Amino acid sequence: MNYSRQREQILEYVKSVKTHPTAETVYQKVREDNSNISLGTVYRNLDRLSRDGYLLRIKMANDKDRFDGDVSKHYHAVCTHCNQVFDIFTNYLKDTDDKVSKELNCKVLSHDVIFNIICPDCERGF
Amino acid sequence: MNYSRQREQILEYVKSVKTHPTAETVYQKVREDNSNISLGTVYRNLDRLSRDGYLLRIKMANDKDRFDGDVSKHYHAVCTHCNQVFDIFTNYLKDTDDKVSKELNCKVLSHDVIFNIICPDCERGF
DNA sequence: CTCGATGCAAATAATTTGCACTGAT
DNA sequence: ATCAGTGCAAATTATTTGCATCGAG
Repeated sequence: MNYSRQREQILEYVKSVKTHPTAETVYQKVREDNSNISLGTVYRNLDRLSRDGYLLRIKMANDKDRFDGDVSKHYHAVCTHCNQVFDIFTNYLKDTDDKVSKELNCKVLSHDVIFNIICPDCERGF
Repeated sequence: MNYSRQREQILEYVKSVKTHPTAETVYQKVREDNSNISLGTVYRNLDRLSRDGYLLRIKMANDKDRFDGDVSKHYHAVCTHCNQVFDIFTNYLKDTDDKVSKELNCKVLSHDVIFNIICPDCERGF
């Protein structure tokens, strides 16, 4: 994989925040430093970086994809009101993949968990 | 909500299968009995029925949405090779929502779990 | 009769892709 | 020099929506 300034900037930005930005947000932010970058390049690199394990792609139920610079095993919580995404580090399920593997008699690669929440800010707003 | 033949047929079909069909598949199947039905109507009704709790909408990571006539609490496994969806009834997490609620100090509505698997058929094919 | 539901087609929106050009090695 | 990566714009694709008409209550 050849070096590219665009890819470096994209990876650096996503790794630097805990906000789980969308591709569009990454585009806007990187553009502040590199006004030439195109949205297509952002999409291409986010896709590549997440498939190569440098980032996590979070597929949202009713919203655009989000990206997470923290590739350690953890879950996510999504506010059903404002769509903000939070990290959940506790209670990671260890032996569950094995149990499911036995139940279905097949290979289990991984699992994802999403908690649907009302975040404190939105709770207050109601 | 007014009665409609289309909605009845859609609900009946999804409830009758364990295949977690896509909107397109539902459209094709219902069309065998009712050749007038339109794809828009299928989308409108699947959306309505799932928001009203008669069906489950499963948002897929890299594929179109699927629908599930079984609205009881359970998880799903998806074959990363053929995209087939399986039900997982064991190991439903009970007190996890409470734990997360305490961790984030917020209201937790529900959670979804998806297991990424290689199904037996695809395993054999490799 | 009234308004919710439909069929059809056009619109939407996120993401992907073709292509000519630029830049890394 | 070669070919991976880019910018741009057009294409793709699932889903949604506007509107005239139809059908349930």
